[in-house]
Amino acid sequence: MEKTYQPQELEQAWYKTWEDRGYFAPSGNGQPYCIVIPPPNVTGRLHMGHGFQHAIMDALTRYHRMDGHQALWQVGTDHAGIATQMVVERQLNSEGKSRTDIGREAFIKKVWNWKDESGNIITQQLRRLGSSLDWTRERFTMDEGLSSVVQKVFIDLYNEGLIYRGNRLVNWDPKLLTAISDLEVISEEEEGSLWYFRYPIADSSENLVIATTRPETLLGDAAVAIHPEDQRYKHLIGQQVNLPLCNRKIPIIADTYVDPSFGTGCVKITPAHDFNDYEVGLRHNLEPINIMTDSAAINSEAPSQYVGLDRFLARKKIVEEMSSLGLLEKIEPHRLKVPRGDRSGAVVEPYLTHQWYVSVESLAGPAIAAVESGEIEFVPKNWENTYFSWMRDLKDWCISRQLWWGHRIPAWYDDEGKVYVGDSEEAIRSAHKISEKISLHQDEDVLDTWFSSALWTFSTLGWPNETSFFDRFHPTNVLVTGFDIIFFWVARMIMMTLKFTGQVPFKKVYVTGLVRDESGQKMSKSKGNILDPIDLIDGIGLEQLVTKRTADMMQPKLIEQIEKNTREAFPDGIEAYGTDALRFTFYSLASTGRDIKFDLGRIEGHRNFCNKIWNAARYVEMNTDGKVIGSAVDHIGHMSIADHWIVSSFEKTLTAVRHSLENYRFDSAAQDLQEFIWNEYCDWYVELSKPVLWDEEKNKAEAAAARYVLLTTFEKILRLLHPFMPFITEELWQRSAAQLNIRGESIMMQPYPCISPENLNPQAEAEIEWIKGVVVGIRNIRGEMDISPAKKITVFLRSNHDVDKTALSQHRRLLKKLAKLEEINWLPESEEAPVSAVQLYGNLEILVPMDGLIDIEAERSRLDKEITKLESSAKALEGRLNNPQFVSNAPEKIVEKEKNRLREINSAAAMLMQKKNELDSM
RNA sequence: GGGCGAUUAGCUCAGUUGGUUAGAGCGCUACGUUGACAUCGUAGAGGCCGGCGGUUCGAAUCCGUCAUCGCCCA
Repeated sequence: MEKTYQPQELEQAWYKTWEDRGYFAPSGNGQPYCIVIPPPNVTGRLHMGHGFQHAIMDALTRYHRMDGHQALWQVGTDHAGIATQMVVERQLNSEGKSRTDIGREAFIKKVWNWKDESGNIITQQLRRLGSSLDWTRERFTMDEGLSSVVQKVFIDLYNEGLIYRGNRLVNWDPKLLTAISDLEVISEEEEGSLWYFRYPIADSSENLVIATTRPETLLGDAAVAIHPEDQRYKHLIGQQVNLPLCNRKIPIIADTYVDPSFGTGCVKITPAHDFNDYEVGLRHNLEPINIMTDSAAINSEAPSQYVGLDRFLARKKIVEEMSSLGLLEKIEPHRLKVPRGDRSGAVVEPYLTHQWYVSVESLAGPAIAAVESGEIEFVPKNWENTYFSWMRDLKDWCISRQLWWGHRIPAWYDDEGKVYVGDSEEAIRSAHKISEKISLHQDEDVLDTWFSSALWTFSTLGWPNETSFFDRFHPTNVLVTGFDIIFFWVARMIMMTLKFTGQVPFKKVYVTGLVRDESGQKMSKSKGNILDPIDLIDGIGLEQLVTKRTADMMQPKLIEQIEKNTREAFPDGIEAYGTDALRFTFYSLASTGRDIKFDLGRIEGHRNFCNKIWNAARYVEMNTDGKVIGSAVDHIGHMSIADHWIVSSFEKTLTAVRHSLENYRFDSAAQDLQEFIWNEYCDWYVELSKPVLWDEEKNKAEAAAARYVLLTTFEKILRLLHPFMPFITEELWQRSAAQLNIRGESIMMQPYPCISPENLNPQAEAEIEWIKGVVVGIRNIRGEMDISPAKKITVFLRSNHDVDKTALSQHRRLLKKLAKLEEINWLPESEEAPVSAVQLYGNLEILVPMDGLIDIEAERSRLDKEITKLESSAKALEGRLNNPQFVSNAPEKIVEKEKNRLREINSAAAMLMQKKNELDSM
């Protein structure tokens, strides 16, 4: 074996073996267990969020698979309408063409080609993470099967009246020329202005001053509004103003929406270009006046001098003209939230268009009830509140997008605009008896990608036609996802799945935090702080990393900044840590918080942990290779206290890990595993085994038993650890299994360790505790007294308990080895102790004779420190115990405990005090 | 403005129904080439658990309030 762990050499080979052998498919007759992958964008790349969530899903899947379940992790990808279309459009643009040049059919063909070309990048990357996904069942939202489910669902909902066409405001991206979802709109504060305009009141010489952040929408004003209780303006309600530049009169209305303290307390209402104004307009019967074109230029509803102007040019012109008319009161700097499309960066326009909607009211009720009743549970629980608050204030869902890449809406129009919905033009003609003479044309739009994602759990499992998997695996067990898409995906899945299958899509929703960079910033391409999980696995040089982070950046300023930050954060690039270290880092960070700051220090520590495990395996192999291992019955009578202890301690760890897994506490599972493997198995058990194994001739049976326990415990550790670190455990298990004659080709198909309470051994644990206590006590004196670890010393033990004396006689050999002792002897109480440095373990005095080794002053001050510490806690305890309230109110158990503690502290303090007096009298 | 969440060691985070002498990893200091491992070992330093007030015999933990930060929604 190599002296250090080299992950790169074995990870990909093992993954290929697993996949080739078909281990990822569900097998056996156990209880079905299913997780459905949140579909990544088919042409996308892996990011840290994927890495994190996949680590978790894979641990769950592997755990249940090993535990005897028929485990299915259903894999598939998402067509990501807008993102994918944009990529292909950019390619076209670089050839000097646009999508309209080549037409819809040719364009879609191009997108499919692009998907075929790049669609396996992400799936290959998922493999690198060790994800045990069943690739034989891979699905894609645009597959025939899934597409037909999408179509069926659309038609059924339409026929039931739950899908309708409406004319409302949507978030419109004037660059991409499509409606986009709230999720795709990012509002951030930007510097802007607040313009104060005078609107002349009709039939009066007075003006009303309104404040606006968007002067250009003046052209579409339908009213001016004030707060109904606002004394300043109350008298004007019902009057009119002359809308400047437009030659229109608009009413002054009262609405509580207006904030009297903002601006002048007077706002213009533009129902066609603002979501709030739209609502106000509905309440007051105002006609929305759309003054813009698809690309956000001014349309012909506006006075002719503005028609065709871009919205920002129009803003400038309007401000100038208002100013020259003397109607501009002032301009104030003002910070405001500007909504931008996350793909295009363009300022999103609330825009009045015809779109398709899902009426969600009747779907929401059952979806809320499913969570209220506990049929679906969120983990952590508090996300349920977020879910409820959103579900109780649902708006109808706009599902149409003005794109070409996606599921085309199965609706046809005749020349009069009458709409027919059905499977195909033929089906519609025959159903509605429409003659061939009447021409029909299909709706140009496609469905929101989330529409198909909402059907994901059941469409991927074959519903409605091929239901054998659906029947077996639906509802799925758990959905693992980030809180940022609870609304957009989780809620919609619940609604749609309940509606169509009558089942919940999943029983649990495990909501993960969001992975952020080391300073808590969201990772994003534009910030240039993205970490690629693959780079953490394989490593990357600084120059390459800089190049990668600054690729495709338009602004040179940003490039400079990103380069600087990157060079600061990763002066030596990133080392290759391997998949297992990366995964273990994710687990250790997976607590209940909502932010996960990814810290390179942690992954390094876990890389070291992998190396520790690797070297433990080397030790095990060196000591067991070529030996007969035998079976439990051969050894049970010869097992040492250390053997019993490690078996017991493993049992406790196993129980804790299983418990943590059942509760989705991957952080505590990781912590317990690391603690046990490193601090107990490696630090203590391996050390305790050395005196036995190195002294084999004297006690063959004991050595054989130690070998047996060493190896079998290690093999169990590997299985316990496998869901978290699949690669290293597989590699090492192959060796252990061969030595133990375990039949089976792979650790991933082996049983997860089962709880066996009979392995618990409190007696052995207590004795090992005692040994540790004595050894640590001696090491402590060594450390503090600066005695070289190489120097063998003599130690005395003394106490008034026989158990200590017995323990010493039983464990002398171990103590001598572990504490590097020349001799360790029992000192009867009657005998006077040599001048020593002392350390207490309970009542036991651990005495290291000075013998010129120890500086008296140093020991004196060490004792002083210790005594002060004891005295101050004794004081606190006395105070508590002298308080009659405490004694009468606190449970007896607690009072008893505190009394015992005080006794122990007092006796320890007295003992140390006596030692100190001895030193003083020298 | 409304809602949610956070604030614990230099850093990143745990801390179950109040009983704590507050933990881990990394970092830091000292010492160390002992036959698995320097990607290591041993020992150590380091915390008024954001501030104030309350409930309680007892608060990191429960309640109120303020401060700072973050997210979501207006």
